[in-house]
Amino acid sequence: METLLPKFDSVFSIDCVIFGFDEGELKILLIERNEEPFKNWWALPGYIVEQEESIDHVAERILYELTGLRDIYMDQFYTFGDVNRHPQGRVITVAYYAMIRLNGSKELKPVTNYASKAVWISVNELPKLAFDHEKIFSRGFEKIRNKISYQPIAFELLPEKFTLTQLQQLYEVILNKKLDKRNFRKKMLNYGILKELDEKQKGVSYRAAKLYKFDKRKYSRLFQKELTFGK
Amino acid sequence: METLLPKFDSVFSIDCVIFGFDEGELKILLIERNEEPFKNWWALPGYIVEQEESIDHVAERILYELTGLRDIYMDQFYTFGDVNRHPQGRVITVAYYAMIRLNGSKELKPVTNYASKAVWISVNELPKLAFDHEKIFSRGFEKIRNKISYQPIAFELLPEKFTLTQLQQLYEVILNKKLDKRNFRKKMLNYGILKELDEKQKGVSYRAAKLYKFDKRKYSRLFQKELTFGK
DNA sequence: AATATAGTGTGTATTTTCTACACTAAGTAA
DNA sequence: TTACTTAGTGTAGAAAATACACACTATATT
Repeated sequence: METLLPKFDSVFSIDCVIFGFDEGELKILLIERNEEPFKNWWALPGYIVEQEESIDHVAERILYELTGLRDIYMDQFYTFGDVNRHPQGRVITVAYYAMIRLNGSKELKPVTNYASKAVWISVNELPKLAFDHEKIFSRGFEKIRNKISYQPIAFELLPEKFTLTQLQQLYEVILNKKLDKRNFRKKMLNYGILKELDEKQKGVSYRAAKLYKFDKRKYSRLFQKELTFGK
Repeated sequence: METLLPKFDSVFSIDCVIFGFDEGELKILLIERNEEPFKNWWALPGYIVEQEESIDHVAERILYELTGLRDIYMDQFYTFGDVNRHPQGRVITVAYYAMIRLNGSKELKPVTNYASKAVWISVNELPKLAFDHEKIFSRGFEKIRNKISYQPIAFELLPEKFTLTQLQQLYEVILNKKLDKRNFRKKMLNYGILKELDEKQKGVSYRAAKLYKFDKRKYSRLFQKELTFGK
């Protein structure tokens, strides 16, 4: 397609804040940059948008290249467009967050040319990041913190079968506060989006907890109720 | 600044969904395009992002050029990046919504070169729009509909002094449902973000209503409370 | 076999918020 | 003065949110 539009030396990129929950900690995926600028710095995984690729697709590709996973819960959350955010030119970046189930298996495959490694790092122990990536991370974290309060996105981070205690711990780390066990359970079970299984936790040295599954059908019904104003 | 980044024939633009409330109707500002493509079509006001201008600044400029207003409530809400959304090339657009006080005075000054006119049109009577602007509008409308339910942004659309009935009507058009007068008043007054004035409405042919003002100090306190999860 | 340990699982009373609902008061116009 | 139109108000019942404490169960240790 020939373009009639003005040509700028401008570039779009996508950056991803990829959340995972593991051993009671909320983590994000960071890469170590392989290229200038900020060579050897930690950064959010990101990529330049190719001419013929939709931005959602780029985000999915970044995720796939690093983790081998597809069909992940992702959402665009903000676009950062300050003039000087990239030292080498004008780069506007569209930021996405993603949530993935670590399930114990957290090998990463940085089959990308711009990263020398990729690791999971707890959100409480983040190093300095390249570009304005700290700002991007904060905004993404804030976003999921808000979202979790009115939409059940937490399940995306848990294994398929989980205990209520695990679910509560996840809420606690995201919201950064202690919750009351009884109230939490009552509330969650009342939403009616959990299916109680006949199975129990295994391999623990104490009373095993019941396992639950997330019920997708009921979930979408709840989703619609979101944000009402009464009569 | 010399760039080392790849050069693409890609362009960023900004599009704005500008809301106004007038005579009990929610309206948005549309322009009639002066240029190909979609010449003579209605469209959301928008602009190409210049090389040395931040995206927020472009949005403010669009608003200023059309309305002569500055310091308007604006917020970025989504970035549209499908490959084929612009027939002449790759254009990624960052969409903003804005809310302005019409205050009766709604003259528009399309001092832009890309628009032959600019008008306020009720959201219920929108014509077909250029590009994917209908999609952008819907998403923006949805956004403010959600936001109004947990953040008092409605005041941005009302004159400085307003009656509770006006406020309620605004909620009703945005939420698209009737609300109960007593419950609405109780709730609003309980938030404690309204200041009752000694003045009354003027020029009405029936009992004049009390005027209220929005209390910014208390507002920011409420803002912080937003989204809690109890203990 | 007894015991220590660690986390599971449950109920109730109180407070707060939400909802439904209808009439009187005040001002203007004729 | 009367008719009209909108402003303004209260209460009872239902539902949701909160605060709070103890007994149970599975395992590991001695």
